[in-house]
Amino acid sequence: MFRSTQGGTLGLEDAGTDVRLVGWAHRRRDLGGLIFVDLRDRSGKVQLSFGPDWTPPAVLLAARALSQEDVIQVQGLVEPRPAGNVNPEMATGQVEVHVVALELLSKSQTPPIPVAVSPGDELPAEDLRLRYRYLDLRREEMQRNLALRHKGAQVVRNYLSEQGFLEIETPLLTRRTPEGARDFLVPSRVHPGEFYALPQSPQIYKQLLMISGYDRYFQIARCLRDEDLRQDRQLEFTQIDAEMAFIAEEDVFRVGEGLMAALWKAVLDVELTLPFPRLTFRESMERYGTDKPDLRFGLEFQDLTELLQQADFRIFQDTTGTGRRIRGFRVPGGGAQLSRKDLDQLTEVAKAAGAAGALWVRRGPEGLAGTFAKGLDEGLTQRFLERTGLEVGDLFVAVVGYYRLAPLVPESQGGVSDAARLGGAEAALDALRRHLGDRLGLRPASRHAWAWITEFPLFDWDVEANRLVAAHHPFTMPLPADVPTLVRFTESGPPEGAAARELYDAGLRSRAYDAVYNGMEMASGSIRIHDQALQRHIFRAIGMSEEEAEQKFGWLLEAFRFGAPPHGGFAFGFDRLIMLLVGGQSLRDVIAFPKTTTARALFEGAPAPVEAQLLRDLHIAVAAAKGS
RNA sequence: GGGGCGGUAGCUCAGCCGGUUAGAGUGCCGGUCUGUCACACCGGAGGUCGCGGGUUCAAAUCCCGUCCGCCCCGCCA
Repeated sequence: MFRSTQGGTLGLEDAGTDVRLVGWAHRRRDLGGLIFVDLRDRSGKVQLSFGPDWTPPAVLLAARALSQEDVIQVQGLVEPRPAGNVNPEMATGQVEVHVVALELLSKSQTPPIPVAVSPGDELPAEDLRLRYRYLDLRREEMQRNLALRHKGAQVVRNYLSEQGFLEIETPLLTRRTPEGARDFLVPSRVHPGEFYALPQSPQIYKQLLMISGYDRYFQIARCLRDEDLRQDRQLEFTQIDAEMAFIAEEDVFRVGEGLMAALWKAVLDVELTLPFPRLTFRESMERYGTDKPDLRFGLEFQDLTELLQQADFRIFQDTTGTGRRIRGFRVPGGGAQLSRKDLDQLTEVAKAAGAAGALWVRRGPEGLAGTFAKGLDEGLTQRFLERTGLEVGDLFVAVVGYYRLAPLVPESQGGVSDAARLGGAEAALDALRRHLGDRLGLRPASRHAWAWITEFPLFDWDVEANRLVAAHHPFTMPLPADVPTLVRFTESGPPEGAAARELYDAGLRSRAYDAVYNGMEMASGSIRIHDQALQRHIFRAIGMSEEEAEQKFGWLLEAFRFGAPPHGGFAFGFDRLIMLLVGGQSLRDVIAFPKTTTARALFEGAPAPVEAQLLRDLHIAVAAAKGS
């Protein structure tokens, strides 16, 4: 037996027991006569105490020669620390182990990056942390993160299992799905010139499982997308993927929010309020200017176009007949709390988000002051105050521009191009809202504002290709109320040119939804189409011929002909959830072996060139390799 | 594909409007020390200033290129 117990678990109740421990020498404090060594294992740290009264001379010598990260085995007596020498900072600080025997199991060179870092110390550069990942992962913070990740996975498995879900694995080597992200390809040796693709998600398989009658499926699934990386994006990431049959949105939401509540309870001991609020996409865009609103605070938007067009203020007047809108929000107390410098900064924030600027007024004891205050006469000021509820000390911030869901004004009648209109002024107003939320301390980490955003648009308009595309994916069920419109446009084949555009402008809604937490998208999903006739209309709408649909999705479409149940599901970003739960900033801190922002693995050195013979076996010729 | 920031001792950083021998903290090595816990104190070693080229009497410092890392835009149904 290497050890009788784990050092990090020791406490006063173990005093007097003889223990054998193994672990890493964390820090050594050599006082001459006495030597203290902190022994670290996964359970934590405990102080080893070497002294001439209880430690044999040879062992004292050996202890003196220990250096950091040596792997050792010790035997000794757990003793309460002498009065005045208790360390309250340490979980095991009441006790220490009086060592009588020491064995060096494995000597360590001086580590290139420190494992024993103190709070407040700068961590080594990230490339070094990744290059020596096995050392970085020894740090208590990383061990805590990965342990918490494990716990999260356990909660997910337990909760969904209790809800009747079966965990079923799906292939990693699969067929490329057109559309969506770039695929990772794997060449087939057996079939020259043909390729597998690594899955972007188990989407197709989970639908097949529904057709197969596994009416509640889940998987903690690895997903792979060959896109550029970000702080919150890795090439391979993990989703909690689930799908249910014979359900509607509310069933999916109940499972999803129940799962999150279980996670938050188990990990943070926080009781989430259920059910999560539901907000349609339209409501969310109108009230918060985004499809992922931070609902920890208000500052909801108001549309004041018609009112403010009457002001003697050029920017407002010029919106008449253009389709540009004047929207903004009241910031309670913002006028009193924000300095002139803060207010000037608002324009920078708006410009960074693509707007021409930000306009504001604040209400002081003597009335309104600010960028458009002079344009409001007495009567208009009165109506403005009534509409906005602006009180003394409050601020009102506005952005003028094209809002995505505003009534359309065609280009021929003074409106603007799609490029400008689809850009949306709500992005700027949203940026201002979040900026002011930060500035006024309205976004505390201790608040947990979840919501489901529903009725996402069924179609997007591809400005470059000038055509209609599926917003979520082409298997997303339209909202029943909008199906007649869809059918009308697609009865006699794909809508061409202007008709396609008209179909987009009709603003069809889908049964797709997202789960949003504190302004971050955490999950998305949809109710899928199980009716073949309806599916045909969707393909037509996005200009996909029956042959093309057959060629791209034939294997799935065929399955739908043999009795497909109504179904739908969700996928939560597992890495992101864990990142939030540990309070981290980077996905790399909750993934054991992540890639860098240039998609490299620094420890093992991937990607890397391979031998020419391997390429020949795979029927691959490299067109231009770097450095060759 | 584009933009920004960074790369100096094992690690974290200072030095950078050109000019003596490139510094600090920490780690490492040696020494003193019986209650430390980021032990303390004394001494010491440690540098391809990412790499390549250029300007200059002189380059860590200025210019060009390149590699690597981080952040952002594009991209990510």
